[in-house]
Amino acid sequence: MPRRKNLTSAGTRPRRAATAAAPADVMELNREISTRYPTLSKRLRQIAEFALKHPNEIAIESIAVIAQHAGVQPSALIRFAKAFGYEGFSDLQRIFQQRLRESRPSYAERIAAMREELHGQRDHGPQAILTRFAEANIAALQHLCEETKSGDLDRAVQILRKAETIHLVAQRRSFPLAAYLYYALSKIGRRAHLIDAIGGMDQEQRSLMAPHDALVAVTYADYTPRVVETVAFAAQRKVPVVGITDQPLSPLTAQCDVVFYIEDAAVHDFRSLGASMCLAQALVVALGATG
Amino acid sequence: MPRRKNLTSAGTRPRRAATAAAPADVMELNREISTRYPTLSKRLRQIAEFALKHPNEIAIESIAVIAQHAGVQPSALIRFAKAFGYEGFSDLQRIFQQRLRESRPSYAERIAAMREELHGQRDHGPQAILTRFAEANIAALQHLCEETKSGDLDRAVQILRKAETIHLVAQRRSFPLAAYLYYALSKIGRRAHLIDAIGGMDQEQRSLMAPHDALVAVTYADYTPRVVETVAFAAQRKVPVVGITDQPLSPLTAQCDVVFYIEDAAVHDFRSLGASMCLAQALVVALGATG
DNA sequence: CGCAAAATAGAATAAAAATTCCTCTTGCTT
DNA sequence: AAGCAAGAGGAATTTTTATTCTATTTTGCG
Repeated sequence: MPRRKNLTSAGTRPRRAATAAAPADVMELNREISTRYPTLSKRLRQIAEFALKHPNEIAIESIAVIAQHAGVQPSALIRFAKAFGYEGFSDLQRIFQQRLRESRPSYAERIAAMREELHGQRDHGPQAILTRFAEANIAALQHLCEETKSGDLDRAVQILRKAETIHLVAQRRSFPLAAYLYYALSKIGRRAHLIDAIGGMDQEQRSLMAPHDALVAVTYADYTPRVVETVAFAAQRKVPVVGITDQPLSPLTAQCDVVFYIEDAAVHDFRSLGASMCLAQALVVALGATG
Repeated sequence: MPRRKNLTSAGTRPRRAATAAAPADVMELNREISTRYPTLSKRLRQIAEFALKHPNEIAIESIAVIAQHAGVQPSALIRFAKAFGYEGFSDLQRIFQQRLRESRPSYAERIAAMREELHGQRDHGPQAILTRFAEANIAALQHLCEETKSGDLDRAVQILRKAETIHLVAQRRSFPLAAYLYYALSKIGRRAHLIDAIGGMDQEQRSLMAPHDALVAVTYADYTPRVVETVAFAAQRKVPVVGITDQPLSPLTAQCDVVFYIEDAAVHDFRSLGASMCLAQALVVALGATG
């Protein structure tokens, strides 16, 4: 993307157009396009339509590819950009890229912003804390919906459906999830077995797993060894494993048949289990509905 | 983005790496990254982490900007790409762009589809169920914020702050909440005692409560007798009680010093614990922040 | 119908990008 | 501790890309 003046383009948006102020975001540009559409020339209209219809294309592809796709010349795209007050096509392209970047603030950034908010303001009252947590949980739930692949859900449900007994393992912070799953699975009439390590008997409990069963394992950083061991044990015994963890670098990734990555809300080093709970619930209900 | 051999890159994905098959999408790449993470060199790990954390950045920015942002040399990014079987960085970058192109094209469209699914109610697939639960949970969280009185929160925190030991009781569906509270309270250094009725010893467990302690009790319809009894026992012993339940007609109302009414998300007769969890978390963090 | 002004296409150009390659460092083995 | 190999850094190189410029076509108007 030549003609870019500043390398650290990330947050900056310095220049203005020669004649008029160029639209600063895609929404603004779209408005401008519709307003001026009747006055545009034939080729420019063609480009305008394409821009409205394929904003991602504009953001991602190079000018040559876009031109070919839209059936115009590269120079026409530049004329288009200049007609709307931009310095060149790259300048226009930047606002489309911005849109993509903002649309998925990668969650971690969203939470970071929230964390700053939390620290920034002096209000540490319980009410404020509750609100912050609720917001973080909502963000986490939205993220869950966006990121969870339908195929993974299907495969997980299928594994659970085939299982004679569903073993559950989770420790410490994640333990409530296993407890919930145990309750919910029992309620829909599935045989569940909670590996709770009571009396230090997790070795004995995990030895009950058989290949026609399944294991649901949950662990978040910093990955309770006992849970990881249980997963390894299951994998070795050819027991299908559905994993729930926080990120791809988790030790679960390699050894599970299906893995869900959940970025639960975290504030003050306290992770919530809202999104995890939601996923667990969805799995159980989907299992109950189909199986 | 030089070194791109075919202009019509849009839908095509022709080449494979020289040695091994390169991951064809980001999920696959993430998997590969986690598998090989331990064997990667220091700088390559640094890049791997950055890639997992900022996928948008990789898709949109140029190699120079990404390198600067990740604190590495441009050539390191290329080494990274080649290490995972790509021809060069551009080759790797394409799969990140693909992800953006596929995921984002219709955020509004997707929500609309979701709503239709929801109302059409013909779709009982796992994905639809997950979405439904997520939406229900979000609604519940919003409701929680709106309905929870600031004064109640303050009083509850105050009760917990004064308590020498915080006893916790919840059974069956609500048990995960007690388990979570136990973990969280322990983490902030408060002495917690989980009345889990293990071995049928709840009588003995509850007899440990003293007036300078506090009890947090959770129970929803249909109000597990064991929990209600424990609350009654505490009230009789002048132990302060914080109750979490579902509605004012609950047996907890009369005997608690503070009661929270939570309308958790419910679909298909399955109540979620998202809102309850959120409240629990807020209470603990507020306690940790002030006390 | 023809002239002028604007718009377009396509080659030429200059900028910037990705990649290569060589040198230096770092970590590990013997 | 010294040598060796893999890794990292950075300048040089090459490819690609955006842009500019001009010849050509189209369009609008007298």
